[in-house]
Amino acid sequence: MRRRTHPPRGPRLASGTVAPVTDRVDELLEQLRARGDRVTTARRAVLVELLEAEGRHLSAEELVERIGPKHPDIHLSTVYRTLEFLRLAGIIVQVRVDRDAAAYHVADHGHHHAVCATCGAMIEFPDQVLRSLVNRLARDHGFVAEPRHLVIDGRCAACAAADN
Amino acid sequence: MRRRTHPPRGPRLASGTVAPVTDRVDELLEQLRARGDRVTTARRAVLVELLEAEGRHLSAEELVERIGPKHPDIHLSTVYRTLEFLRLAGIIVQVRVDRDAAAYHVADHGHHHAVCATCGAMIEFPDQVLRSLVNRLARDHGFVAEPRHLVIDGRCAACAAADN
DNA sequence: GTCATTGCAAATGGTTTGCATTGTA
DNA sequence: TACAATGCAAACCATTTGCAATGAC
Repeated sequence: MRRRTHPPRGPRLASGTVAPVTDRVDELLEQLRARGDRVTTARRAVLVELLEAEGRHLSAEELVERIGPKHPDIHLSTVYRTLEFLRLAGIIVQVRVDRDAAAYHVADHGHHHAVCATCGAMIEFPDQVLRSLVNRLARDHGFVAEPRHLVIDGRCAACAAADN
Repeated sequence: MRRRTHPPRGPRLASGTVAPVTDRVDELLEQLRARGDRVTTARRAVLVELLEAEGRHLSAEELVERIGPKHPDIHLSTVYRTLEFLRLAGIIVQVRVDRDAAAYHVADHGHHHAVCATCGAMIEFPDQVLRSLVNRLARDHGFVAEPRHLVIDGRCAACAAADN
């Protein structure tokens, strides 16, 4: 609620690629240093993978798998601790669907998910779709909603059409 | 999605109490019989407790504790299976907050929760607060939202005031 | 009588924790 | 150097599952 930054994915380069993930990682790690937190191999590695996933959510397990080749010594429990740390630091967001393993993504752009109860499809929708809900909670209950990640269930267009 | 029933809590009696829980239980069990499903002691017991909790959500563990005195032989695993069965039947709704044990309540009145990230307070709000969100998902994505229970985080009025 | 449901015990699987060691500042 | 962060192994705990016994229709 103090963060007003809304950093774009990064400046586009001629090739159509974006500024190296490393830059963004360094930027985030700098935030940690500024807070007086330590910058470690594990923290950097986790951020690199999350950023390279480009919005795809990754679980702790998936992260160790991806980190493995580069840092075979980074343990699953460390990844869990790192994720919790980054979450508390407000740098990443945790996503829960059902009882599946929690997944994480960088907190850049607020977004939410609608999950199809029939086929499991997940569609993403932006923060602003929640605006009226947020306003109403504020008006009616004085509740200051800060939806970091919300999951709503129902049926995707295809399954709704298929009826059944 | 075929259920259009919106049974009131039960007819008010002169005393201000409502029709006995048993009536409501029988009504629900009748739904099962109609579907060709079996009515068992465990299913009745679980429904009785959920109805007697009057809206308070109960976990599987809490349910066995409450059922214990009357039916010491109803096992935790049976309660889990029963809850899953009733959920699929559309009779109860499962509620998840964080990694806590899942909790359940009868599917009577749709409602949702706003959870305070600071003090943990939960405020309840009715289905209709989600109307514009639901409409928008339908319009923009063809997604037919059927929010059975949604959890949104933020700060309750008190904690928001305390700022910090 | 038949087949779903249950009791029980054991397995699962994601996540957490205790502790000695390592690495950052 | 000092103290936070990590590796590892073991613990946790809600939930699930296999199987034989039981109960509903």
